[in-house]
Parts: sequence; structure tokens; C-alpha cells
Amino acid sequence: MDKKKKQQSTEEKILAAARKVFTTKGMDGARMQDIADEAGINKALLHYYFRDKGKLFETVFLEEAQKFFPKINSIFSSELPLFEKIEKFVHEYIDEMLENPYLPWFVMNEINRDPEQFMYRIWGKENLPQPSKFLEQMDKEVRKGTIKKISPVHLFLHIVSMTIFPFVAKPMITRNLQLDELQFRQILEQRRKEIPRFIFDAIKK
Amino acid sequence: MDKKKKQQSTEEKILAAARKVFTTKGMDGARMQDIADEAGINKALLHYYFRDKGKLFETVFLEEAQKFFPKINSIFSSELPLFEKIEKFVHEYIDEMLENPYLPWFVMNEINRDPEQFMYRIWGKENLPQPSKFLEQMDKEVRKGTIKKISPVHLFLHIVSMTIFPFVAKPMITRNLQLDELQFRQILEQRRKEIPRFIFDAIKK
DNA sequence: GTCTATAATTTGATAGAC
DNA sequence: GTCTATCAAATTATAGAC
Repeated sequence: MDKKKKQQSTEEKILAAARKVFTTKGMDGARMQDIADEAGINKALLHYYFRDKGKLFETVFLEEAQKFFPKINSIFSSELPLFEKIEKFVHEYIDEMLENPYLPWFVMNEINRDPEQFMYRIWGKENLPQPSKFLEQMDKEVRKGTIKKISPVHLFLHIVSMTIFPFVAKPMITRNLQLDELQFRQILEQRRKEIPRFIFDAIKK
Repeated sequence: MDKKKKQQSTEEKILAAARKVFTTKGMDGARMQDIADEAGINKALLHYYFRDKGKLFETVFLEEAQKFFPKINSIFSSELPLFEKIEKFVHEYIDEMLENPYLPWFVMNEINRDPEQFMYRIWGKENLPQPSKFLEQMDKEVRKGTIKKISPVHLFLHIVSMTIFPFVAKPMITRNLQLDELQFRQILEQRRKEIPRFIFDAIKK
């Protein structure tokens, strides 16, 4: 990491530092001084590259949100069979979050802070994600009798909840279950297979 | 609400106002002026009753955290049979959160901000919650062959995730599924029955 | 206990030298 | 492009009158 810092442009150093500070402290908690220190420069340079705190934050946030959301939609609206689709979603999502564990908390936290602004910025008004295709697919399987009767909306919520929640609630979980970093990570890795398995058991006939 | 404000003591008015502001904006985003305005008093009085912002926040936070956590432990360590225990947990938790929808986001958000400080304050070092009893109970059922083979830790995570996550991710969910307030609330109410049902289907033999 | 006025501090932002 | 020094605004906290 430190090796590469020399090669990084100042702008890249700032963005990396801002990412780190914003994702741990949030927009309100983050201090420009913290970011400058983390980047090994001074505050004035932050304003030289990015006009103000808001602009810097927005750059970081949109960048991160793009990692978090678009994958959901591309998988859910693909042409895969239901079970494979669920499996792929869980796998790819957990993998992504294992690499960026701060991501879900950061994104959800900032969306909560100002839902309209950010949801709009991420998708725009016409570019809404369409889980409807996935919901219809589930509905079709139910009517075909391939899987048990279940509300597609609830099944969708079950899947997303089991996948994402442990990452958001990490401090609660590690404390309650007395887990160290390694144990927690191992459990998350296990969930890649455990969640699809659990769902299949619940809805297969 | 406004009727009672006359009867409320100033301290109660402050706490109610602080609760409202802190739970929506968080510790960093909250302004003492906002709280004073919300309480219908001036800033100086806030400091008269609570030395500083940190003390006021801590009072509110610990009060709220006590609503959120202890119930988990009391239910999980009770003597109920497994299925009833799961059902009771989901019911009571969703009911609690339907009344205080901001609760899970607020508590988890502030714990993420400073895990050590708050986790310690909530339980202390010796007073750790003991989901172990619940985990053992699940393990026993598995070994008896009453339910399918499943890791107790994962089952625990499944239950908690499905129950709490939708409350934390409300803005994401309502936007993605195009739900209005009422529809969202109805779905949450449905989950009281849906989650236990789903779990039973997954683990019953 | 409650208020107004003000101090003290924090922090985002800019000016200007190099 | 980068730095030091400084300003301006926002925000917490206190002094002191009533």
C-alpha cells in the first residue's frame, strides 16, 4: 500500500483518503483535516482539487454506490433460472462485500441521511432498477408449482436481508457471538453456500 | 402530543426533542439549536440540564439501546420450545420496531461510529448477552433429529437478519420496490407471520 | 429555572507566497 | 501544484440578568 502511494497522483491520494475517512465517519463526522492528514497533504489542496467538502463527498459516494447497487439489478434481470440466479446473487454480493466490508453500512447510512437526493443521483428518475423481472419469475415458478407458494416480495426481502445484514451489523454480531475478526470472516464465507441452501430447503417442493 | 407538552417537565421536553433530533440526524449531524427549537426552549437550558452535547446524546442513546437489545436476550434465553421461541422473537421485535421505526438504524449507526464505547456501555464487560442458550437449544434439536441439520450460528443470523434488515434498509427498499408508506408498513406486518413460516419450512423435517 | 448576549472553539474555505 | 497563514461561518458552551 505504501509502496504505491509514491506513484499515486495527488488526486488519487485524496480520493483514497476521502474514501477511507468518509466511509468510516460519514459525511457529518468526517473532518477535512482528517482527510488531508490521511492523504499526507494539507487542507488547501483538497479545495484545489475538489471545490468543497460536499463535492468531494459526492464524488466518493457515487463511486462507492456504483459498486453496491448496479450488480443487484444486472443479476436479478438476467435470464438465469431462479435457483441459479439466487445463488449467483448471494455469491457475488458476499464476495464484493468481503472485499469492501464498509460498503453496505456507508451506502445505507448516507441514503438514510438524505434519501431523495442520493437515490435520485444513483438512478435518476427514469433509470429505476427493475427487480420486477425477478419478482415475476418467482411468481411464475409458484404458479407452475415448481416451488412452494410464497410471496415474491417476501422471498426477495429474505434473500437480500440474509445476505447484507451481517455486514451492516458486524459490531453487534461479533460482540454478541464473541467472535474475532477471523471467525467472523469465516462465517461470512460460509454464508455464500449456506444462504442458498437454506432458501432452497424453504421453497423447494 | 401538544396537549401533553404543557404537562411535561422541561427535562422531559428536552429528552423528547433530543431523541427526535439525534435519531434522525445522528450525533454528528444533530445541532443543539435544533434540539432547543424542537423542545421550545433555548440552548442555554440544554446545558443547564445536561452538561454538554455528549452527555445529552449518551443519555438518549443508552435509553434507546435498552429498548433495542435486552429483548433479544430475554427471549432467546427463555425456556420456550424452539419454534415458539423463534415466533415470539420475530413477533415482539417487529412490533417494537413498527412503533419505533428509527430505532434499529439509530442504534446500529451509532454503534458503528464507535463500537467499543457503546457496546461496552450497553452491557459492560461481565454482563454479556448469552445467545449461547439459544444456540445450544438449536444444536440439541438437530442432534435429536427434530429439525434438519443446520449450523445454529447461521440459523441465528438468518432469523435476526430477516427480522431487522428491512427496517434498516427502508429507503432502499421502498424505492426499489416502488412502495409507499402504507404498503411498506403492511409488508412489515406480514413479515411477523411470514418469517417464522419460512424458517419452519426450511428446517422442519 | 429560564432567558439574552457573548465568549470560545471548531472547522470549512480562501489569499497569497513560493 | 503545494504550502503557510488567516479568515469567516457555524456551533458548542458559558456569563450574568431576571
